[in-house]
Amino acid sequence: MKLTTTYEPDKYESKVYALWEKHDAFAPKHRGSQDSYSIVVPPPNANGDLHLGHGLTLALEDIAVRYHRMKGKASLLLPGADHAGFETWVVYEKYLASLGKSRFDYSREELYSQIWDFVDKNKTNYLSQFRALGASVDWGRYTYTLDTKIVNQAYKTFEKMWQDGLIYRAEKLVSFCTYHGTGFADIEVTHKETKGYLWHVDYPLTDGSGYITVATTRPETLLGDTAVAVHPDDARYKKYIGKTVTVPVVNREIPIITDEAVDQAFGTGAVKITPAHDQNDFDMAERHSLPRISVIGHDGTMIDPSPEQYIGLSVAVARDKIAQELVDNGSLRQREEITHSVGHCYKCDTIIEPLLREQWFIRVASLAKPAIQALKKDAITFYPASKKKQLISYLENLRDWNISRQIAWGIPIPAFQSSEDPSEWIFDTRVKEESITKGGVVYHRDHDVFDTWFSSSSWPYATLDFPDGNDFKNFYPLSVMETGADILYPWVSRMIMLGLYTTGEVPFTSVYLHGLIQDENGQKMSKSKGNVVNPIEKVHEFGSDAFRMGILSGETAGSNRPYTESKIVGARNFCNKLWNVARFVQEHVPKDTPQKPEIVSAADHWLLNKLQHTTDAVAGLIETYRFSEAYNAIYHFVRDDFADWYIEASKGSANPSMLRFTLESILKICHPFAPFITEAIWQQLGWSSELLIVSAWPDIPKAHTAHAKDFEEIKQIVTESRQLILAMGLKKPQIEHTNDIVDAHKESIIRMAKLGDVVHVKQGRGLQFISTRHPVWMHVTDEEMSHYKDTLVSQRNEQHSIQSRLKQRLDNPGYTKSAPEHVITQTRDQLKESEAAVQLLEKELERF
RNA sequence: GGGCGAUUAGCUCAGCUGGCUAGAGCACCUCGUUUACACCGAGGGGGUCGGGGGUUCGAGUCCCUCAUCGCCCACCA
Repeated sequence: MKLTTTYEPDKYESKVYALWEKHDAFAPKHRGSQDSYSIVVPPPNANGDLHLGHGLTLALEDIAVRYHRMKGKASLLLPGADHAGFETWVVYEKYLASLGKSRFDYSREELYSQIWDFVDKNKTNYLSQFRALGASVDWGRYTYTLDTKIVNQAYKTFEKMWQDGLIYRAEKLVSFCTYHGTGFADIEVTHKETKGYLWHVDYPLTDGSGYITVATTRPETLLGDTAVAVHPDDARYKKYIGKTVTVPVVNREIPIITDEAVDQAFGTGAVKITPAHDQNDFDMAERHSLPRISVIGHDGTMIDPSPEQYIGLSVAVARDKIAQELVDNGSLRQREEITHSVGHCYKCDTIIEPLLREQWFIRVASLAKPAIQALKKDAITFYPASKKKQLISYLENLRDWNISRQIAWGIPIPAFQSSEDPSEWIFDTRVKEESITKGGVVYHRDHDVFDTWFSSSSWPYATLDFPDGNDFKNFYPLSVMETGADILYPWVSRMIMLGLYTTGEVPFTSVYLHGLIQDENGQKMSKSKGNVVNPIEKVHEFGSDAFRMGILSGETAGSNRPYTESKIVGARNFCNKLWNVARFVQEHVPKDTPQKPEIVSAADHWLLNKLQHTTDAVAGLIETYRFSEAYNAIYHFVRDDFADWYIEASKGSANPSMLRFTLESILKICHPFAPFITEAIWQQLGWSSELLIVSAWPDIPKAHTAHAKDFEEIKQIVTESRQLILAMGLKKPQIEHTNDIVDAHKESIIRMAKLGDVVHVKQGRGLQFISTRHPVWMHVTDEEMSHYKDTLVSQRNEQHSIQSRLKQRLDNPGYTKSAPEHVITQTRDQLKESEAAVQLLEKELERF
């Protein structure tokens, strides 16, 4: 079948994907190599649409997997989707609000099953989006984060930790969003610079000998104060140590204590201590065995031990009212404006309240230790390398991980509390039951669910059926974990810790982190800014292949980068170039053309040389995850070497076997990047019965470098001819030469340079070329040449300066003594070339 | 406060272990409708590689320092 003039992606993409699926081409199979290669896709939110970041992720992962598949390895790209606990919960709450309902209208069980259905309906979007992006994922292994095997793995991990004493339940401060009604891990809190006031409040000494002034940004929390702290060395307050003060408003007597943590320079140097509502105060209270008094509730209003008139008021209102009361009773000394950083909910921007809550915590230090060791031993290669160091220092400073979440959407925590002794908890997986009986005692289930990251941190091995599955044996540890740099801490760090804890091995041997894709102005994309680019729209507009290559072009591991549509346009144009190259080749390759290339001309040698170089470079670059550079190498080979030179040179006399072999090789090395168009061309050509996707990575026969160099000379002659023609405004001029190799390429040179003729002579006339070793002349009149004098002069001057630089270098004894031989040789050659050029130029100039 | 990274052509970025007469894409200028392709081809202009200092025969590349920008972590009573 004959190819059309332009490539129309939507005519081929879905058919090609269906063809792959029909042949089960995505399933990992050994094809010549005993090795395997494995990636699990970081599961996107099952409820949402894919964004540009997913598009980039899938492109990069798919390129790596397609390449290794062609290298003959059993290669797996495992797809999945995330229930995305809190994320989906937020979406669903909004949906409920649109119906005029709220989470308080339903039980947790009802909510769970509603959300299950809600997600199920939207899940199909993302399946088709994976296909549109060309991801060669093995659909048979598709895993959802709420699949039984994933849930069971979370239970097993929890149980093992429980038995190993790594899980504990404690009343600690939890970062709590009072709007969403759930706690977070420290890492999920967004800190923002916020304007506020620093209030200076007098706390009278109980013995009546005066007062001590404390500074606070949160006067309302004084209702829960249990001490005032000063630095032990602070001379101003030495005399007060051991005394007590009375808390204004509530008139509670509290001690004045000393602690190194107090900063003498900040505020008044005296701090009120509210252990139930501030992490530092909590820590200090631990050290000094101070009581904790909670005065703020989970809904963000003041609660019981607060004086009656405050109960039920929001924190903000209570703050104003306390401030007024302090003014009224004369204890407010001053109020200064300050900017300080305040934790906010990353979804709803509500100020995070540190609240006392009994929750499940993981002792992280003992998990972090082996992870740190593994990282220090380089068990995992990081792209970019700098992330390793960052991760180590993060792991060295971890606080215990709060894994309880007070939302309905997630995996229920398999823990039950004794109805007889509230301090007694047991592990049990009968989470569908509200309460269970064991040994005659009734136990009630914890209503909380796991932090999503807890279960998703088992993703690398849980998806592979740890511990007994074949997949686990064949594909673990994963070859690479490719994901966003923003989830290095919340996800990658925990996968490493849990992987080592559960399997005894690192979960992956490399980590590739891509940066954020910003909008074209370098701003973060967000729905509220309205600057979000939908990858699927771009796929429809430019084609999936163009999207993949455009989105990865210019990509460097770890760094953020603006979205550049012109790169997708460029990639679309490149696809069209591929298409038309194939059209040309198809026309010039008869049916009986041998598959093996017959290497005849200098151009053949030259092209094979380039092809081999490119193929090796692309392989090496993909193996080291330098995708953008690999794409560049292909791009320039196809456009510059093959299309602009070899095909142009072929127009006189084509070598069908070379055209065929080169096109096939190009389709292969392009395939990981542009899977649809390459497979579409491959199928249209019909030269092979196998699919391109499972064909072998090309093996390029050796060419002779000397012959290849001959073609370089031809290129020089053509290029210089074009330059002279343009510079002097010539029409179909004639060139003269003395060389047989030039004769052999006569027709090509005439066509490519648009010459009148190429004549073999004994001694040429006109202007001699300077860029080629062969004597070649442009046959021009002195009149025509006179327009060119200025150029000749500037060329000569330039050569002079090059020469003096090279001479200086060679005259330097330090250089000739220390520089490696090949560098010196190179310099000598450059000097010789330059000298020859100057000689020619001087000769030409003599005529004027 | 600690850490990491960036600063190279108008724009977006390559340049890995020092050898560069500093590259690419886009944009720009000139020329060209040659039947694979105008989603094209040919030719060209444009950079003292953020400033300063150092190491070296040689520095965009290594070291120090300053400046600007970005990100992350901690603290901010």
